[in-house]
Amino acid sequence: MSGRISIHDIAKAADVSRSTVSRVVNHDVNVSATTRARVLEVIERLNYTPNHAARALVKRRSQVIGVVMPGTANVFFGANSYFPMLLQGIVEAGNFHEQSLLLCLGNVDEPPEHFSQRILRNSMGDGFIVASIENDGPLIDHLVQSAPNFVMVERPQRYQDRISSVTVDNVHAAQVATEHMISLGYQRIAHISGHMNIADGQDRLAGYLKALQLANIPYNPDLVYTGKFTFESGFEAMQALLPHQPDAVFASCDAAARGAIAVIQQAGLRVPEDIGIIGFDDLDVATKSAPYLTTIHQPVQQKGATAVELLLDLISGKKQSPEQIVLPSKLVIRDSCGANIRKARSEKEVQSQSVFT
Amino acid sequence: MSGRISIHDIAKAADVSRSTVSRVVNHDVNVSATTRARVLEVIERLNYTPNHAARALVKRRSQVIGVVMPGTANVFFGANSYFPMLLQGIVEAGNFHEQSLLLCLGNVDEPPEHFSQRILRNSMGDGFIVASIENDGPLIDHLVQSAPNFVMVERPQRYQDRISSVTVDNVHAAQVATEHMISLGYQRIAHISGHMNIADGQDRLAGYLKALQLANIPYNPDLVYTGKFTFESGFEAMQALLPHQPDAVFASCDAAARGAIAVIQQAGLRVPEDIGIIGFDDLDVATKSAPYLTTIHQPVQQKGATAVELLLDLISGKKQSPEQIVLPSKLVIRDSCGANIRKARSEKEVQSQSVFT
DNA sequence: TTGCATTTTGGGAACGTTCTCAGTTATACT
DNA sequence: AGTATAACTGAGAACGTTCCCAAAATGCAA
Repeated sequence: MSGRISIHDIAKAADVSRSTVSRVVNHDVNVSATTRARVLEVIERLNYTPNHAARALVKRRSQVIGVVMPGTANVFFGANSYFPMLLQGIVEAGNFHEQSLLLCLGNVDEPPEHFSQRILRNSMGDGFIVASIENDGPLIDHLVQSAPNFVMVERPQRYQDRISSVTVDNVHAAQVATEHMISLGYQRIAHISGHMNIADGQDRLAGYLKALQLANIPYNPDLVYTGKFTFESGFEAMQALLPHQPDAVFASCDAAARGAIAVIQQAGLRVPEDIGIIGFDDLDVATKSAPYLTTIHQPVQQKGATAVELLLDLISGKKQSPEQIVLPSKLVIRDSCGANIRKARSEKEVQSQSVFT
Repeated sequence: MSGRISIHDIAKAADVSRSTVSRVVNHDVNVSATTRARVLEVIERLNYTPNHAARALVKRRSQVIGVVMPGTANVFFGANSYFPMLLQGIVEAGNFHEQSLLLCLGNVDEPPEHFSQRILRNSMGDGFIVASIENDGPLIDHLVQSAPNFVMVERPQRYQDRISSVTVDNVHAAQVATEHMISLGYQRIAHISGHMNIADGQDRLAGYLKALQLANIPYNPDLVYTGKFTFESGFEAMQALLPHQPDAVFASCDAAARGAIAVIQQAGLRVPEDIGIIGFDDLDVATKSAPYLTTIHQPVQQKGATAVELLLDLISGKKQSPEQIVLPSKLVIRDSCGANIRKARSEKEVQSQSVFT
């Protein structure tokens, strides 16, 4: 692409100066209608597109943002539709703002150190969106240290207020989920957690614990299984939890909830009659098979889009300092929690608090 | 990124010329060991990274390749793990060759015309990998017309030999799959096809038909259902096919095969005892649940990697004209076809022919 | 030491834009 | 008609590299 034909050729063919062609291309108002038409005609005829590198060089802005996912494509996109949805949010906002997206994924077995070096050495791009990260990895240190513009789509655990982020209030949402189960009369509520080195996982566990504490329900370690945000992990978790006879399960994502349901049903038990289930995310999997999942809806696509907007504001200097944006989530009551059969409690949506800092 | 510090600053600080710094950065041999060390030290100390735009401008090469997926992220990555694996192949090869990947995805409800305009107007990038495409869409016309370097990871239906591509021999592979079922004694072999406007879908149907013809089995339209390469589509398809009492099904992808199996089992029938199943792809889903799928293995990741290599050869001019590469596939016999219970036929892998043009 | 070949270094131009500023032409008002 | 103002246009420098070519330094043999 970038045919060999340049702004000079257009200028010559249209009998104007480079400056005028540049003005036309950049929609500058100060060019007469006739000239504009002539230039436009030549551009069309010669099929001219501006050279991106030259433009980026002089403007010191590449209109490219990097989307960093420290891991492989199959891991990020294979497990559930969280990352595809997040990416789609980023894509749409990126397209809207005429930004190109540089996809930064890892090789199989690439050491984290090597990955983050590689990302940072790549000088193209005006900033990064970091789409998930193990908080003890080196990437975050390198990012903070070399200080490019970047936004995390997850709560950073360190450097808190020095890092821009877009998240949902996981702690509160998990608390709402757990309290919902408590209010339905469940006594032995288990939790299938996510990764413990990812903030989302930690925070959802914290919310679960907080709800128990407020309800004076003693914490039972046997009812908490550390999982991985996948169907398989939910499956394994439920196999381990079943002997401890939970009467309800709060899963840290919908995929894990489905895994748990598979085990429960294979054991000849019913959801929600024998065991109530509540998930997290409200992605397609929540309503793709029966029973439909009661879950926490989080605005995944909007998270991606908001991250792009924030990053662009940071890049343009419209925002000078890091900002943490927390988007609202909400409880969506469907079939898997047993609300309809346990109580005559009608559908109710509880808005999670929204904090813009 | 791309801190404000440039090659000039390095040159001054190391008391050499720009040229020398450039030589060091680009690993030119003609620089003395002492000078090199001094320059390297300064580069390290000032944390210099070369400006990508400037380099791209003078070298007329951006080291960026676009990965074009005309559709949304959730569609491409949500249905099955084909595209994640393909992408991973592209990523690994891209990383190896120090290429950055520009992800070109569509907006929701974006008209194809608009999408292809958008892709082509983006002058950055030295070439494209087109990862799937409805062959009657405008993108392919626009690509052929404006003639950037590009490689399709699918057989183009038009402009055949003018387009570079990396594919597997779908017709032959589908024929092998169908013949395998025939050889096991199945009489009423159904086919759940993929999209009919995608070459992979067409070709697999063609292979199925060819096998029937060679075996003198009359074609029964009731046994062919036009599907969509998804679990849900396989599910729907099998619901429609079941009344016509097939004794075997060749599904155009593993996900669809799983969908079909779900219907069969819900109907109280067994796989492979009552209905034999053979899939296509051999992705993770083939062996993630029982029965393990007999399927055609295609080297998805390698397809992506090969496409990158081919594209790079095209960009560098090492290859002057379009090239069509066909990678080998092979039949992998597991449990779902019933080979083990129907005949004492031992495991056998049939290599599909490999054609390098 | 000189001369010659070789290694190492530096300077200028070029890549294709944008941007500032000055200059030119058109328009409007007296 | 003359002038002040506005609208439009063009020239030159700059962005940060690479690359070619010439110049300087070094090594080696005589």
